[in-house]
This record gives sequence, C-alpha cells and structure tokens, in this order.
Amino acid sequence: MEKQTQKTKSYHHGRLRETLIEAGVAMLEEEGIHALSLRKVAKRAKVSHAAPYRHFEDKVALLSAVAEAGFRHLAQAMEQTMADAEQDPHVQMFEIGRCYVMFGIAHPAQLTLMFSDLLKVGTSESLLSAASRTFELLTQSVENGQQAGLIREGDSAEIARTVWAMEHGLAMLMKEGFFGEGSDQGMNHSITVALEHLLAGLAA
Amino acid sequence: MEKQTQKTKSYHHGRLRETLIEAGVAMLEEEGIHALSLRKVAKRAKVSHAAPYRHFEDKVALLSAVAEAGFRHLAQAMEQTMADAEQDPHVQMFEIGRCYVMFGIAHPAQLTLMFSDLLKVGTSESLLSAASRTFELLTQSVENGQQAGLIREGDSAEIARTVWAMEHGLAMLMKEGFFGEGSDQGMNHSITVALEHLLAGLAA
DNA sequence: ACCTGAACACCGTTCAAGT
DNA sequence: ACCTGAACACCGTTCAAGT
Repeated sequence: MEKQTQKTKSYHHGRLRETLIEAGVAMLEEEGIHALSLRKVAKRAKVSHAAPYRHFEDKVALLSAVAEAGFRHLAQAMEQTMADAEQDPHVQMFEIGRCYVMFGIAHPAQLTLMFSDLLKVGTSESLLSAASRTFELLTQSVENGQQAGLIREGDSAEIARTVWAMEHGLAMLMKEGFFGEGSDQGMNHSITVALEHLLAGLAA
Repeated sequence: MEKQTQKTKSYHHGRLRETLIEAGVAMLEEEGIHALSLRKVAKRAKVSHAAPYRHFEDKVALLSAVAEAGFRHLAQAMEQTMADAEQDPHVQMFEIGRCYVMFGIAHPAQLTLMFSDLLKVGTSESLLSAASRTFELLTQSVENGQQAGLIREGDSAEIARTVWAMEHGLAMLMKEGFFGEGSDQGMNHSITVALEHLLAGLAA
C-alpha cells in the first residue's frame, strides 16, 4: 500500500486522470458548463495545459469522463434508495423519482453534460454502460411495482421509458427554474404531484 | 413599402439583425450548438466579425434571439394544431404533445438552446414572454380537456406542468436518441404510449 | 448610423524538448 | 513515462477609424 501511494504520487503528482475528473466535476458545479475549459481544469490540477492530453484524447473525452462520473453518482444514489425502500414498491417508485430530480437540482450543469450530444459523438464504452445502468435501475423498480400489483402488466422497458421521460422532464425544467425558484418543500410537492398523476395512469 | 425596402436594403445590405438570427438558426440545425460562433454567423451574413455588435450586446444576446425564434416557431405550430383539432380535446392533447416532441426532433440544437441557462442569464423580456406563451398554450389545452370532462378538476397550471414535464422529457430524450434511432413510426408510437399512460392518470 | 480591421485575452490542439 | 513551453488557428470583445 505504501509503495502504491509512493508510486502514484511519484512523478510530479500522479493520479492525474482522477484529479482532472474531480476538478472538472467541481468546476462544473461552481461555475457552470461554459466556464469549463481544458486549460482551467489543468490549472486547477496544477499541471500545464498540455498535460491532460496524456490521459484524455481530447476535451470531449474529459467531458465524457465527467459525465460518466455523474451517471455513476446517480446510479449509486438510486441503488441506495431502492435498498432503503425495498419493502414498499410504492414508496420506492416515488423515492427513485425524487432521487433523479434532486440529482439534477443539485448538479444542474453535470446533468446537462450527461444528456448533451457527447454520448452521440464520444461513445466511450464505459460512458454508455454507466448510462445504461441508470436506466436498468429504473426498469427494475417498474418491475418491482408490477410484481407488487401497483403497476399494470406489460412491457416493463416501455413503461420505464415513460417514467424516465417524466422524471427527466421534471429534472430538466426544475433545475432551470421553470417551476419557480421554489423551496425544497415546493420542489418536493411538484415532484409528488407529477408522479402521482403518472402512477395513477400506470396503475394495474 | 418600396421606400421601406429601399431603406432597409440601403447601407451594405441592411436587415442585418434578422439575417443574423436566420443564419444562427440555420447553422444550429446544420452543425449543432458547438459550431455556432459569432464570427461564423457574421461570415455567413457576409459582414465583419464586429458587425453583430451593432445589433446585439454580446453573443448571449444573439443566442437569446435564436432561442426566442424557436419558441415563436413552436408556439405557432401548437396554435395551428389546437385550431385543427378544436372539436376533439382528446385528439388535441395528443397532437399538441406530438407537436412539442416533433419540434425537438426536427430542431434538436435549437431546443437545447431554448432550455439552456440563457433564460436565467440573458433574461430578455421578449424571450421570457415567448417562452411563457408556449406554456400558456399547454395550460389552455389542459383547460379544454377539463371542460370536456377528459381531465380531472383541479389547478390547471399544476396539471399543465405535469404534462409539460412529460412532453419535455420525451423531447429531450428522443432527440438525443435515447429511445433508439427509431423511424417516424417508432417515434410516434413512443409518444402515444407515454401520453396514453399520463392521460389515463389525469382522467376525470 | 453602420461597418471594418487591428488588437487583446482566451481557447483547443500539436509537437519538439526536457526530466 | 510523463510533463512543459512555444506555436497555431480559432474564439469573444473592444475600439479607433472609415463611409
């Protein structure tokens, strides 16, 4: 372990790839998506502006890694939520939705990045799989709802796409303030109302 | 009229403001949001890179105008759809949703721009009113549905926000290809399925 | 009044050179 | 192997100068 630490800390400061991603995530939250330049990220990581090219093919590759970190963060929060509400599928559906929307409100610029056209261009394998994981969890919660008799029978992936669209729309509109610059209470109310409307339509 | 044409066409080529907005819309569709630079828009309009500053305070102001054109375009399509389906509120709901999502699929980069954080920063009065108009039309169609007994009673603005979130989520995810690079048929099916699920939950 | 061209600070990317 | 510094083409913005 010590040797590993020694090694990764060796030349200049090591662990640069992770440091750059972390710097990217932080700058995204602090200054928004337009302030995120490769040169500033490098400066924040205390390396020259050319150093990132040792670890990322280009700017898009770094942004993809930042987006991927976002998907992993979101998926982990969703897994935690699913485990916590394992015994009640109805609560589980609501809490997963809240999870998704709240992630967007907490990390608006990162959510923008995650659903920008990067995925079309960059197409890094690991980004695609991290994104898929998020959708799989959504599908799984729908299947839990079906097994509990809360959600009608039918293609669970199709129903999950509908749920996804609702939650994604809520997240995108709320994070940009279209539902009013509401309090946490107001936010929660809007999420609950929208999901209640949808779940009524999805009922068995 | 002739005098007006003469006047607007006078120095160099006149009507530059409109020409720049049109160039911006066109470039957005052709090359995407990242290719849209002030200098390229100016070149396309055959003026120097400094000329746009006679008509727009900065790049954000030009982008706001392009976003505003998008909202006006969308609102007009929605109005047309509402008029065409005036006699059947059920059809009206579906067609307005289709209108919204199809606009996103036809103009993905412009929709991205319309819901980027420009609205937060730029805050041009006319952009805000164009955006509000879109939401008002959505609310109106919900009220039509309520009057026809298709949609439950209650705060129409609240229900309209739910409908908006669903349609917005669909548009955003579909335009980025998350529902598969489907045919028009597949797209239409996905839209229909999602709206059916939601409208069942909103039923009286 | 409206537009140009030079200038400035910034950006992404490349590459020879250093350790 | 990993990083630096100079260089290049691009960008947004400003401003004195032209018509």
